[in-house]
Amino acid sequence: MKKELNSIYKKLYSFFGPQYWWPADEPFEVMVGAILTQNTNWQNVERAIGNLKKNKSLSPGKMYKMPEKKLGQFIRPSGYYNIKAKRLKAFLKFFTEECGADFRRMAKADTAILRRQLLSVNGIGPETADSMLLYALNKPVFVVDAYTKRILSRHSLIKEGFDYQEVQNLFMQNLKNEVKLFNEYHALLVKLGKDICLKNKPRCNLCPLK
DNA sequence: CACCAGGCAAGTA
DNA sequence: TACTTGCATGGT
Repeated sequence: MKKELNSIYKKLYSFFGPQYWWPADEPFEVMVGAILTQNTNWQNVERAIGNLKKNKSLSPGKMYKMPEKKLGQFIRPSGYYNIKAKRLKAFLKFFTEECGADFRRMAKADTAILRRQLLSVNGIGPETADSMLLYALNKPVFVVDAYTKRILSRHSLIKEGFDYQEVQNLFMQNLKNEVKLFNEYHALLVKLGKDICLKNKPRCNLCPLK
């Protein structure tokens, strides 16, 4: 498995090149984006974040104090805006009250403990937590998403039905635990999923993994 | 018109 | 534990 996973990475990297993730100006924006992108096209997330920026509201202080209703209107284009406003509020409460609204202080915590704390926030599941850890805080944690599972299962490296932890363990036990590698690898899998390995098209003739 | 998008929580059996 | 459903906008 070690060989397969490293080989896939090499093929993806040479085919697509570096992806320069996460597309954001600062760690706080990454964390907000991680919640907004749940089951949602990134283009719509950009609109939502654009609204917050345009109104100078993309800051922990502003978003912590802002009424949930108003926050919901700003992030409307990202979809599920009522539930996402609630989730952002829950995260802002944690970030403000437990981390002093300071990502540097947040990053000092032990990764495993911080991950459990994030998972205990309503609206933050494994992918959202790991995206924050890897892309905002530079922790060596592998992010698994729907594309990752689909691609691995299409190539018979896992069975369908593997859960998040099983897939994450597969990567973390067989790859060098390195931020740069995990960053590019996940981004490349998303790129492959978006461009080629489409949901209702099991055949992907252009697949660079073959 | 149908289907999809960088999930998660809550409800049910 | 293992399924099912609601959440919602905007693009193809």
